[in-house]
Amino acid sequence: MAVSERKKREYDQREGLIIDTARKLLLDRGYLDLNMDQIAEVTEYSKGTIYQHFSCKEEILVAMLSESADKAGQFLLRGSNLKGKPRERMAAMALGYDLFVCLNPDHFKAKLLVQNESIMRKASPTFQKKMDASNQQNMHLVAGVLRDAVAEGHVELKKGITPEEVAFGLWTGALGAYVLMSSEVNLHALGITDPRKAVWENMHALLDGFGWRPLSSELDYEQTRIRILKEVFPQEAAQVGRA
Amino acid sequence: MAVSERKKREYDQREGLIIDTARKLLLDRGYLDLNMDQIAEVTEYSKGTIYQHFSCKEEILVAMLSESADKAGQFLLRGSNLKGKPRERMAAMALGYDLFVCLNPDHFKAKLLVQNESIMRKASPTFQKKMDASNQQNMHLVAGVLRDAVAEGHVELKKGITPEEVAFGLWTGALGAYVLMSSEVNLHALGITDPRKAVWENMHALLDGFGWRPLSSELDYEQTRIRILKEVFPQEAAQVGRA
DNA sequence: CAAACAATTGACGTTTAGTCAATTTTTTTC
DNA sequence: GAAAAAAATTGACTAAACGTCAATTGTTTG
Repeated sequence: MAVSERKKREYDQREGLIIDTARKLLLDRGYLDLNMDQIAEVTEYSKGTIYQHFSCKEEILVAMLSESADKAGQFLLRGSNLKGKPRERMAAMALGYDLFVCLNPDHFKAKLLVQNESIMRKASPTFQKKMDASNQQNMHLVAGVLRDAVAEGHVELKKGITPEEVAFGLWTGALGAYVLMSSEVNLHALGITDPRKAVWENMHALLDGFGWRPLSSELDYEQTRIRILKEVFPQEAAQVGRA
Repeated sequence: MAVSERKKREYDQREGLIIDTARKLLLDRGYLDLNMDQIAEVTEYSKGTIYQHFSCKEEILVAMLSESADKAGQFLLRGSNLKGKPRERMAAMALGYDLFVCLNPDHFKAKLLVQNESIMRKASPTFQKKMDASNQQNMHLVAGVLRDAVAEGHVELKKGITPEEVAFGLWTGALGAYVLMSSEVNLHALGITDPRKAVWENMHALLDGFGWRPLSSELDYEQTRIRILKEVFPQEAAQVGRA
């Protein structure tokens, strides 16, 4: 059945086109002006065909986010493969995520919307499960590096604290920061001139606080940062013009 | 002009009614099912009158958030007035904010939406300025307690790190956590059984990481927590059933 | 009390999500 | 290869909701 295989490919390709178009329109016009007629017009398919792929507007958003969440996972994975101490690998994951966000400005725009339960609930359970699985995978990846550190004796977690809870702390710190950066909050007026740098510093303070060695007083993580960009994300760093 | 004063009072009162109604509908039905006709019906005013107060649906959301943001500021302020060391006062602010979020479940629902630039931009600049001012005030409050700590010699900030950046770290950690808690993410499946506790622990790790004394190894902050609830938020703690 | 002014209303125009009968295209059958 | 069956595509249509504004109701003033 080579024919039906081709059909399937064409179908998937069109789904990608719809998502990409929606992504572009979301960035250009914003959520409130994102509408199905326009998506239909730009993709040059009829509205009915769009609805063949997605049951509602919100489902396109969720699919968009699901796609970019997978991409984000790739950046985390690449970071975790840095040659070095677990804490350096963790730093590489954070830096990778930062690069991902820079390269995919739509990601947080969609995330803010889909985080809203009323929008998320309208999408099909299939997509919801996908998102959950994606979160779980990333959590597992981060907690895994931490477990490596514990195994190698670089850090002892206080009684009652799990690797997942530490991962949660890293997650929430990054999430909150990128939420603020992708929204209309005037960080500059609040005295935050370089939020990316602040996120990096705060992550290291958090890890120092857990006693994860080498502490930032024992290792120059600025050197690590440069090494990460060079060894793991050379192309992406160039793309966003990072030293 | 006693008459016009009364008029003004009635007008303000109605504005409050509209906001409260919208808040209730947002919690009950969610954003997508929140509509102006229903707000008009429930408040028993006509749609035209609602539009006398707010230029669009999104402006009601922003007003809702602005109101609860002020309330949140009160909790922070009360926390900052705890008798004790600066770091304890900081902990009291965090705990106060946590209680506020528990008591105002609509706050983060609205915040997630208003954080979206397309929704925020539709509201009038007046409200946008209000939100900025509110954020600035809170940032100032948090940074102020940190400055006290620096003045009293409890912490030395590394060169190049400002109190605002540390405040930013506390802010983003809390923001990200409450975003996740107020959304559909299944934290339990991710191994986070008590997110509030995790937020508390992570905050202390962050402050430990900055070297803010007394470190959590030097002082039993669980005792501080109990004291804060007793001395600063006795009523609120009882309301949410916190020990 | 009447005229001017202000506040309130809800019917109406417009936009857009989502549906579905009609049409076109593709596949199967003989 | 033609005809019939199945599948895919379309866009006119319905319903819902936003936001407007002319008409109406209520209030103040001279």
